[in-house]
Amino acid sequence: MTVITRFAPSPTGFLHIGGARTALFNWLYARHHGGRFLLRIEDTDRARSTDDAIARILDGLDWLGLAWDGEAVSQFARRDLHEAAARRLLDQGKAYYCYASAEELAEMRETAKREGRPPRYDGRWRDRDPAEAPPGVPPVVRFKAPTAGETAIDDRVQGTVTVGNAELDDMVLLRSDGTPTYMLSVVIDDIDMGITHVIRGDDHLTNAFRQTQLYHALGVAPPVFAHIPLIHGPDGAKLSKRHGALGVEAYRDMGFLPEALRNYLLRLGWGHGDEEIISTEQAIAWFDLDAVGKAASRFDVVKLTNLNGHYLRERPDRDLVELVVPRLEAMLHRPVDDAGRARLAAGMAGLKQRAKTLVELAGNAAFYVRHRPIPHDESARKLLDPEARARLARLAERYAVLSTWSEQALDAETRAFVEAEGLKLGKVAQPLRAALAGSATSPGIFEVAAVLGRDETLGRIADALESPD
RNA sequence: GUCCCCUUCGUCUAGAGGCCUAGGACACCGCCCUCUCACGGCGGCAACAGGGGUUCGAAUCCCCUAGGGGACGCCA
Repeated sequence: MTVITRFAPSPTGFLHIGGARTALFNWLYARHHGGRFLLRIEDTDRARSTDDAIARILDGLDWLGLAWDGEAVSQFARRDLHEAAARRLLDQGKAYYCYASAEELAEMRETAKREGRPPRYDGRWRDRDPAEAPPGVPPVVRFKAPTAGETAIDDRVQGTVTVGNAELDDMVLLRSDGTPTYMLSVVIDDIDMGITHVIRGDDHLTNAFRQTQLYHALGVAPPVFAHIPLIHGPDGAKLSKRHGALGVEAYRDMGFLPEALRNYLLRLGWGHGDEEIISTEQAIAWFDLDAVGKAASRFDVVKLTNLNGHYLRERPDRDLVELVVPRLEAMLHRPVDDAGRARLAAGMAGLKQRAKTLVELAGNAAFYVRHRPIPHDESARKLLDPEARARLARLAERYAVLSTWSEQALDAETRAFVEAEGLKLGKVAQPLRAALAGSATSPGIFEVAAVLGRDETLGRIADALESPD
């Protein structure tokens, strides 16, 4: 049997981090088994679904590298099929019209709550003669759910979970305007799309009971369910917009790499021994539902950041230049010229091991593309005291006549200089750094000087000499 | 309130009755490397929620308690 999974977001916002992980698990499971990973947009709530949200979700999946098979399915477009299924259930006596008003429903919930019972629809139209229907009231169609016994689901993550049928009420299949509800649509779509494994957040666990009953009524075997635990915020509660529930594009903007986010999300709730750095190929080979934990986990951006630093260092310098140029241009409000690009390429190896995000990388790289005179920050100004400037002036004289301009040559020349002056290397290297990079930290200073070239290096030193700031 | 689920270092996790003096990773703290900052290396701090069983033996099995989470829509 071919494994077919699906990711079924509702397009009411961005692709948030929990949805991203659900998509990742579905994608991995399908890839692991050589199956198919489908995408279905659950846009049956017309009031809340937007095209913009659909675009953002597709973008997010695309950025994360989670390609789906075939065309994305619109659930709304399939509404006639859903309605037809409800009609069949009606014909078979497995569903019925209910005329209860919103007020009646609210009252039911109120009294049930007061009496310590779960807030449920009481089934008042379940066996009532439709002839008694109040005139002019459009009915909803409800599922005639079993009232006795229990329903069990055999969940690949949660194990066997059982609930008494008395706990579940008769869910609405068709709204009073005739449109199908989510509960009906998912089941019909999952059947029609041949979904074999439903992997989703465990906030859907109770839905699985109702859906299982529907499958039985439809005479179809339910798919394998796997309800994965939710991701919590730092406070231990379900991620919400209030804290950290950002769209994946927000993480992209913060300078995270998709492979880092994928690795991080994979390790959230799933493990493979002591493995921490897991390539996508390994993930596909190793991923299994049985290793998914049952407890919710907290989203830790610090660990994500660490992982991102790792993947940043693994990226080829070329990639990083392309990723960082647009950020630099936005930051400096100026295009990065060819000379700047060349310096970025030459200096990237030294730059990338000092950054954990692309934002940080851009910040650290800015001095390479700035035009003279470059700004000096507080720490740089402090380093450039009168004595240091005097030393730099003498150093510049030697640099001006250096025969070979390379990192090694600069290193040797500078060490010879400090020895002649009876100084420690730091006494010269730090002011030099201040002059060349405009701050107290940078990649190795001889590397920086080599990348900058003789003219730019001497120019920046001269700038630092004439104006201390 | 009702139902369901969960509980190992601060966080993510390893752990399927003896391999556990509970391992790894992030974070944090030292030291080393060193022109700064990083990277890297070495070391340290730090957990089986509590209580009862079962067993020769329990982080692992059972029960209770406590705490946490999720679900209870003509939303998905």
